[in-house]
Amino acid sequence: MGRWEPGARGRLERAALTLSAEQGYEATTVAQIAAAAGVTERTFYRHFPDKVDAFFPDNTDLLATLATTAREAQDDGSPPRDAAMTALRLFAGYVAEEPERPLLSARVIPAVPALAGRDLLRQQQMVGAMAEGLVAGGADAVAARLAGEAALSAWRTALTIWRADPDRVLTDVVDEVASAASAL
Amino acid sequence: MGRWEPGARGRLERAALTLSAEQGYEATTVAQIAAAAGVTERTFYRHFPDKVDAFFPDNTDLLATLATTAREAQDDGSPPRDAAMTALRLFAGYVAEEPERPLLSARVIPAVPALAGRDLLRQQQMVGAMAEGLVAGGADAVAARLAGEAALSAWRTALTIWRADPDRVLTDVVDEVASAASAL
DNA sequence: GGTGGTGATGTCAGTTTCTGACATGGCGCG
DNA sequence: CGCGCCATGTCAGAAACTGACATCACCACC
Repeated sequence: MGRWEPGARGRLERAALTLSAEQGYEATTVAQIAAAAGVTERTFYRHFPDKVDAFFPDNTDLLATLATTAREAQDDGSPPRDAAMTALRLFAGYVAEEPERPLLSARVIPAVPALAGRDLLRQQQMVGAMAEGLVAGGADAVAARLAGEAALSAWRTALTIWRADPDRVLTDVVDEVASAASAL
Repeated sequence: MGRWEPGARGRLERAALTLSAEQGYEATTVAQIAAAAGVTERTFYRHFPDKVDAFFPDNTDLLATLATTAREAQDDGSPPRDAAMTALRLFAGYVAEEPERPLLSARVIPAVPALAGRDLLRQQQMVGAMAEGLVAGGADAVAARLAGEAALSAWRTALTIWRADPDRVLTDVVDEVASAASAL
């Protein structure tokens, strides 16, 4: 693999997020993002099909991992709802690795319909992946979907709680919400 | 109000949908859509902020109507879930007025992430509007949200059933799904 | 019936987004 | 050392959008 300065994709993602947080999404041009990352505008479009995609890191392997994790948890005897929560915890662990990202995203994404829509689409993909894994493990289709939606709902509320108090550990908040949900 | 050939906005919406259904979304240019509607490309952008918006008719008054309808149904004694269903029925009535639209949309929107995302965003706005109306009528916040989500879920399944058999009356299918849901 | 205002549209130039084609340069492998 | 791979650079161009100004139908008012 030839390389000049490795990690161009990551630098582009970070530049897009930070610049948009500072000056707004439509005010920051792709040329700016590329310059901040030390590459050309053309290189940006080799990493991302379009401008909005720079705000949503590739998640194909995440989706696969969610599916297998949910399925394995279910194989170990968990009901679908708990199995989906286990998969969600895994996802929360990934997100918690760089906590600044969700904070910046929360400032940029909701203000831009194109970004907000793509965000919802990704969430639906995650629900679909978890449900798929559960179904592959023998769960009922609608039960699996409901379990996925419940996990997503827990994730959203956990994120909201955490954003109001970012000093807490994100995964702890997720655990808290998850246990509160299973108590219902 | 000065006017040349009235209904430019509607013609643009229809042209965008039919052309995209024929040749695909990215293959149809805004200039094409405008020409098919008998206007200039510039006029297109006076009616819609961007290309994707042409596929989603303005819904600000629909959202307000959903909120008041849900609230009034609740004031008449319906529990939040049924009140949200009543508002949904109203929406179904609007959609049923031109049944070709949802059929074409179903062919175009899911294939294009930008459109699919915007679609989810609109659905969330509808849920928010119904929940808002219910809360204004004194309902609990989470109960109102759940009622809205339940109505949306019923809408989605009703649409799916109807698309498999478009000769049926859409509002009938909605009623059927609604009663099945309330039977749970 | 003229006359002026209003609002939607046309025209045009310019920026930004995105794409295809080709050139370049570092890095691994024989 | 030479060869090829692959990410990147360069350049041209189409398509998406925007601002500024002109135009033209319709409507109100006198």
